[in-house]
Amino acid sequence: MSRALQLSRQFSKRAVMEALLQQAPISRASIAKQTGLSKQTISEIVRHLEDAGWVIETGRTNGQVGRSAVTYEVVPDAAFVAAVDLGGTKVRVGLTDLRGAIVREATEFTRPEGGQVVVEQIGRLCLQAAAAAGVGRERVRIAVVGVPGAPDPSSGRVRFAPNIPDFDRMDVAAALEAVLECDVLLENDVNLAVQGEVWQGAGQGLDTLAFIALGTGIGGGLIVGGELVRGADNAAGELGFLPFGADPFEAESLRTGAFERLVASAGIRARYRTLTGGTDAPGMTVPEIFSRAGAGEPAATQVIDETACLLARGVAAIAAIANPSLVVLGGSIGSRPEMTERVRALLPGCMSSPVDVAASRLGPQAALIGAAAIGLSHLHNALFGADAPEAKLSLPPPRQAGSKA
Amino acid sequence: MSRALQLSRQFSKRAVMEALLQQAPISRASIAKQTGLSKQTISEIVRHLEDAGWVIETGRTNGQVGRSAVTYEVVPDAAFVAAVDLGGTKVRVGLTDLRGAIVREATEFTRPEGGQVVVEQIGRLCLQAAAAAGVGRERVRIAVVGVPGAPDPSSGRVRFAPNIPDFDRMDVAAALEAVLECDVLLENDVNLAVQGEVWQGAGQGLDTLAFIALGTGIGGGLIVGGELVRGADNAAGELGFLPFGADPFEAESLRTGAFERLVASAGIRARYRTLTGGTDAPGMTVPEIFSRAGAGEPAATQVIDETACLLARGVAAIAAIANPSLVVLGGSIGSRPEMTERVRALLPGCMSSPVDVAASRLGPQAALIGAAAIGLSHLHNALFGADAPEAKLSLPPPRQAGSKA
DNA sequence: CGCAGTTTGTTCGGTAGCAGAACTAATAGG
DNA sequence: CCTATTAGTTCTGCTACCGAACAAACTGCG
Repeated sequence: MSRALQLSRQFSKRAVMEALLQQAPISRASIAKQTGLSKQTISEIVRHLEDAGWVIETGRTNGQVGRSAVTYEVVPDAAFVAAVDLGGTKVRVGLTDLRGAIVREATEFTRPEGGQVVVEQIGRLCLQAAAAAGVGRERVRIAVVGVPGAPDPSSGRVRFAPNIPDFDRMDVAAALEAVLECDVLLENDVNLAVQGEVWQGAGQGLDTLAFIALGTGIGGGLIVGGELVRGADNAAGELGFLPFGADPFEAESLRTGAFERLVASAGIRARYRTLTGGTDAPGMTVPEIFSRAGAGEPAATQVIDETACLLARGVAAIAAIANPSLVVLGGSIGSRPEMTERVRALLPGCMSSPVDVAASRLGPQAALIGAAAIGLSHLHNALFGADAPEAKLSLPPPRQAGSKA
Repeated sequence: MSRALQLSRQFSKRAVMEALLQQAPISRASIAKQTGLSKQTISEIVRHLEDAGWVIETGRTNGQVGRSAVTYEVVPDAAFVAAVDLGGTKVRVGLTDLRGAIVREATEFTRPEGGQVVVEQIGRLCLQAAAAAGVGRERVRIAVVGVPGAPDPSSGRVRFAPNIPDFDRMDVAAALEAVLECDVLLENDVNLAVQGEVWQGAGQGLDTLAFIALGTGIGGGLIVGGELVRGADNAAGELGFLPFGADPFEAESLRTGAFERLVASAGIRARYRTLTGGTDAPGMTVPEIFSRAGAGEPAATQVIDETACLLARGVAAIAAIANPSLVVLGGSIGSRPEMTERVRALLPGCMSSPVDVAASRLGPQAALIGAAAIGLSHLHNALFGADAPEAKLSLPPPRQAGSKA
């Protein structure tokens, strides 16, 4: 209630910025038509934005009848978002401008020490990227960091992040803020991947969809009504614990979920081993099993088929509960075309009106792009959305490959 | 975007009404403190509301230091909501005042003819209730009707409503509007039940919870972030189609879901019949099986245990995907304490941090109360929320049993 | 009883953000 | 060059709000 304290100051600045972002160069008159605000108001707002350096005059229209119009655009490098995808093995950093174009990218192996060492690694990568792009650090206004775990916004810790030592015992958010000197948002990496797929990937424009990342483990992200579903303890999308596949009441299922034990890579390899007469030898990697299946080997094919069947049941479960308009399959295993096709083929066998299924289009970049999306949205809210608590920014149209300045 | 056309007229009227609703008699000064608006503004808004008849002076404070304050309250009978719960066998109607108190209630057997006959039955019940409560029909501003099916807001039809003939072939919403001469909102009955449980039942105040209605069939409702999850085709919560229990890839599972075939009443009875040496006799009703289990009969106990185990898996599936803070069990079977207890006992066996489980507290009234909740929220939005698209009304504290005038 | 202190409510003046009408400016096409 | 058309500005005015000053009403204490 007391959030109505500072009331609708500049209610429309956001709307103007949005129009400015989406219809690249646009005149004030057109903005007025689109937003429904009066020409007068738009002129005023645009003047303010221009004075503040967010917007700039970039040209004039001509060709049509009537007076030619001055067109404006958002100044793309007035502020930047640092998008970070922290994985167990690699850190990926992308510096994104106000339009969402990735201006600079960098990747490194994640420092195995974890904790403060990784925090400083991320800080260094971001600042280096900014420096290399000729961007002063004060223009990097927010950093969004995807982590393989469940960030707890109140303590700044990251729970369930076995791959990054100490992240569950320190205030990661605060540490990063200290290094980067800007706001930092932590988010689960799969959640970012969903956002990425919605913005520029396989789920463009949809507002209800699910994402399944199948690889070493299995994880999911769910978007409902354009909003990420986090759940009560930030544990939404823990698909590994779906109660089928292995026996969910086995003691082992409490540690590694019943579903995960069978569909994820360890399960696939184990099934192949048993099927081929299971020596206790190291066994086959999953890509090898896939290629053998491609070559027609019956055992490999059977294992892949079984996996697809399980995955289809996972998809069906999500569909029964949340009824998304699309399920995007990602991760090293899920995004393989063989897998997506099989799942798609199986679904009509267990759902009367099967969900749409698509392979991730952004692959390993999804989380990075999602981080940029969230960062941009937050940035616009902070800068132009004084009131209107959490308006969703409808982001600019995906413009592939920014000028790698 | 063009929704910003008529802009923030009376941005705060809603906030004032909300305060007025929740802290029963309240002075203007206190409203000012709570909302953060100035005393001056509050006085103005309250004057308007009073002139329009929504609010009335009801007393003065005294006892504290300082000038005594005039206190105001919402005029409870300035407008009414007709809440309707249409079931296959019974129609239940409740007339609710602005505070949410049920002023009048009525129940009848649903007319088996369906279609227009049922529409007129509902209309008659509502108008009779209003008349009996001494309320002119013009004060009934909105009707919320819970139906056993999936209402399609664009066509006004109700899909998947086998129990009400013709409802899938006519514009039910329009027909009801014609009879009642007020706005009509159709909503799935389970969805209403969830809302009811959130407002006054087992899920009070929670903003992420699931509801499972287990009886003749099985259905679910999911609330995430305070918002109902409808899904892409209004088919969220079709728990019957969860891909376990029976074989999901059987042809039969396309018609009646794999999960529903086993957990719902037909499945329970079938399992009991096979277990007791399955004659093809009519068999036992579910309540009878429950009472035999209560009496210690092994076969009945086993069947109930199995059902609970299945239900627990259903709960686990929802928890894995959406991670609600509570799962409410309802329906004639789900809300039995034996069932809730068993499920609660089983969950630690298949989830490392088990969800809370509770039996429905409102029972068959849940949908009616949920309808009232939605109606009130809509009403307040329509009356006092000129802008601010779909603000959620935080409803007044549950005040049990209104004066049955 | 009367005054201090405290709280309520009103009056008055002022501001931000917007609309709308009237007007000026620039352009294309004939 | 004139007309139709579109872009942008100026001016007036409204609504919803704030803040300060002030009036009104009450409690409690000396």
